[in-house]
Amino acid sequence: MGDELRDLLHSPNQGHEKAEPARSRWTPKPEQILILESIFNSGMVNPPKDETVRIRKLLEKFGSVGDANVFYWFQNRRSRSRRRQRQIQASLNGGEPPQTSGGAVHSYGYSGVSSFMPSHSLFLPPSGSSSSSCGSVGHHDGVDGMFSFSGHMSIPEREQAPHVNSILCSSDGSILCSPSDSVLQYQSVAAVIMLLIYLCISFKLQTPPAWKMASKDWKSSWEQGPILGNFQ
Amino acid sequence: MGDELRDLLHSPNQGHEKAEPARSRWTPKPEQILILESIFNSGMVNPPKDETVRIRKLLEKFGSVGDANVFYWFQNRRSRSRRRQRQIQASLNGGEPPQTSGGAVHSYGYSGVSSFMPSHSLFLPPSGSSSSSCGSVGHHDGVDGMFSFSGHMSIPEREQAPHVNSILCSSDGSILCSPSDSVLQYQSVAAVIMLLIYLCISFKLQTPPAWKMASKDWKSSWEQGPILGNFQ
DNA sequence: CTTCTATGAATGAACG
DNA sequence: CGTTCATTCATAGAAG
Repeated sequence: MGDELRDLLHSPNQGHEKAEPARSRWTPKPEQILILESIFNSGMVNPPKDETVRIRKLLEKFGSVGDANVFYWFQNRRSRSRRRQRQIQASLNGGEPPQTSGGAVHSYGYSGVSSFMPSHSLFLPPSGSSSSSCGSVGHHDGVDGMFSFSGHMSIPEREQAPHVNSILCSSDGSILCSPSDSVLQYQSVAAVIMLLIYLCISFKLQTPPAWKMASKDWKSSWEQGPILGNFQ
Repeated sequence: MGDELRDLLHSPNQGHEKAEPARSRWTPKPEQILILESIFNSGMVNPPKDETVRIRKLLEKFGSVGDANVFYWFQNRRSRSRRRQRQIQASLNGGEPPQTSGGAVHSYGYSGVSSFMPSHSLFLPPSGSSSSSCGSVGHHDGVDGMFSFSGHMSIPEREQAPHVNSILCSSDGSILCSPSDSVLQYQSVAAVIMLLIYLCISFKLQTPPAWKMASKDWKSSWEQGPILGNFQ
């Protein structure tokens, strides 16, 4: 039966265009991934329900998505981020350290500090105010040269803070981020871009967010975790 | 009760199974799912300990399982059932209409599955005597009883069997967007942008610490899963 | 086409 | 009970 449904959804309209959903699993668009990634990196690794809804609304500007998708995304992100972290730790530790010695464990502490970003939803206005007009739907093209970056980022993988501050917090660098983390700055780039986008949108500029990006390369290079650990 | 629970959770049971290499976690067999689902749908959503034991014994005819597994199963079942229901209601009432913007949405299973289940219940015999046989799925082995289908009881909520599809039914998916690839190149314009953003942010975000912590109320945020007619 | 891999979705097992 | 973590299943998309 599920097959029937699937068939129904599949067999027809498979000709052209794009608006027609080929029902299967959600496939986040690059822009959406950027947003999600940014939010995650901003410290909100586990958005509460209301935030999730808002995030979804934001994401919907770039393609259909549901709350569940957002929820799952964060769940998986947290989970995989953590797991990887652990693996790295483990391998770093050596071949096999079955030690139970004093090494207290767990608490994969995200000791990082948040960036200058208020670690909370800066994408999402406080309330369902007028800011993000969800009505805007369906224009994915337009500004074609808003940002142009070249090269690609190759971020190893490190569970650390994005450090947007590395650039922003010039003066005294009160926050963390060592100068050698230059690579990490690329992560910030994306976050910042999203911020810009958000601003454009929320300020009603309604600027059709349209950039382009290599959905291929960047993806692989974006493997890192949250920062967080903040708040209390 | 606490003792009972303790006992349940303490159950070892993880014997050997036919060609089953000791999994880390219990993976209910299709037949088992059917049984559980039936019991649940029959109205027994929260079986007391003694019932749990009986259920477990029944299930063991199809594979090793412990009381704890059964206990957890029902607990999760109740929980997820409820959540789903709330979500549906939420999206119907409060929420905003489904954004059908470009296509529908997400998945999160249970779309049109439901399966062949007798929408009713096949029960546990009054006493822990005869068991039953599920004619549908091939299994052998001496089950000396038969499921008794009985139509009655109240179905706790309005939904269908989810688990069954994992094996018996195919899953269903969601819709999603169309392909739109773009190319973005990264470069060092980042600094400029960041600066810009930073300025904007500085003004805009003087927001108070909102999201306090881990989601305390994610309540329900599943998406509407229009099983059908979900085109725009 | 088949195989592999990243990741969306599901769910068993807890935790508070 | 609601929420969260860990593991597993399933599959879209890339690689061969």
